[in-house]
Amino acid sequence: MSDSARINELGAHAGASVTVRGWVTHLRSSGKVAFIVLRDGTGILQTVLVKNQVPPDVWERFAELTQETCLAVTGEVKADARAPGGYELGLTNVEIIGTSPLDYPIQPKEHGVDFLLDNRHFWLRTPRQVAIMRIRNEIEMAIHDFFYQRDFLRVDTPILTAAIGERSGLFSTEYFEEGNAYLAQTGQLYGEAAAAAFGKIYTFGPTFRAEKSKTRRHLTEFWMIEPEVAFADTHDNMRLQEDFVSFLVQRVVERRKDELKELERDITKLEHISAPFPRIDYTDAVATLQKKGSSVQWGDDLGAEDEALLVEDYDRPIFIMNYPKEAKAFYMKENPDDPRTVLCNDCLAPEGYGEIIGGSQREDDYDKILHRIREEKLPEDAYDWYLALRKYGTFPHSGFGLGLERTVAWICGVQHIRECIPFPRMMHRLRP
RNA sequence: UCCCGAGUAGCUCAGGUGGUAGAGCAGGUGACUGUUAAUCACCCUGUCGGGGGUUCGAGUCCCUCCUCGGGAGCCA
Repeated sequence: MSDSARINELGAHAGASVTVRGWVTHLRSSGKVAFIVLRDGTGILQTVLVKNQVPPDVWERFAELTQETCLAVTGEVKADARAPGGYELGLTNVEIIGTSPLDYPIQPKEHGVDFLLDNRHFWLRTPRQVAIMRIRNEIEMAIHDFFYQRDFLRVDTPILTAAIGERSGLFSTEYFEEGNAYLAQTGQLYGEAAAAAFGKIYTFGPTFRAEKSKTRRHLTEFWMIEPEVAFADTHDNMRLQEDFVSFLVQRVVERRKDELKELERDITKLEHISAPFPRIDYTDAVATLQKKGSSVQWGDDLGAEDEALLVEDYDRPIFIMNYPKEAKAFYMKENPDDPRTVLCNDCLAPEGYGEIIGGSQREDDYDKILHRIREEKLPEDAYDWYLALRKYGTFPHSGFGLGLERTVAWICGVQHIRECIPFPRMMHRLRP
């Protein structure tokens, strides 16, 4: 009787007979020796079938195999330098669990992006995608660890909301007698309410933006992590951000070396990511950009090109802080040192990955935030409960939102965030 | 929404100046006792994105629509 094992555990079974279940990725034969390469989500295993060492019916089963046939194979685990992973299986039995027709779409070769996205349900089986998803999972677990260690409470905020949040596009759906409900673009406003109840909180959930964006940095559905901290000012906020981002990067570098190697990520660019991150005031950034030949004027929001010009001088993420209030959301606190600006910051990742965090100290003055809501012509009645937070025991507080897929893309060094979520939702893609 | 680029075999692509479509991979058959996206021989594969136009003749030139990619804006 053989024990069963997953491929990455086989080293512990050297010399023993083991059963492995997985799917065929490659088949090779040279007459009387055949190789079946399997994957099981933990690794790749080469198995060897020798004609005169197995019963005829087992040998003949090789001819029935196709790519992605699901198998249970049994054999002796042997260390062999010629096998990927260092171990191979000398087969004594091959059992077919599920057959696979010849027209399986993903081949061991280059494919185009559109084709791969149409076949995302199969694309996920490939080694590169497995590596990305394991790193995504590592980052998700590290996020929870980081906040748990700091005694933050995780708060789950609603996905169906009344019109509230950011200015950009909303997805709507009918909601009984209440008119339209909108898919949440942010959990922040609920996070602020929770910060007054629990002190330090974070949200971790999906958010939705009906923006007609077609770039490598945008999804219509993405996951966002939004801490909110009572009694934290904008400087506390940035310190939390740089500690947080550094923690995530170092966790992946420590625990996911194999996956980073699979992705051919240059680890030296990650190893030195640590606090503090450079802080650049918006006003200074504009001056720097003008010196570099940009046409930005004070008051403009910074474009993608401007951001790239600023990041290129640094080997770690940078903060751009205190933007003009016209360029930013209504809930950001006015800067007492320069009332044209607000106490906010973006965090830009290096190597061209751009904005991964937007954060701010929140406006805690009732009259000022009401004034801003009216200035922006936002639906005042939808914000009644949010305004009430400033009426009953208002408190200084700050928070930020980190885009999970953008962070995964940067740490993995992949070009497009569509590879950083299992089933991406984009402007023209709703399936699979 | 705007600006570029692309759409040819199941997949990845090549097809100067218009003359009736081709390569690799995949697939099929066979050979091979250590292969690594195995190798070798032979075989199969097409609504050239849709529609319209110019022409004796259009994958190729013109118009139009659709789809995809990249970027901008917006943002995380």
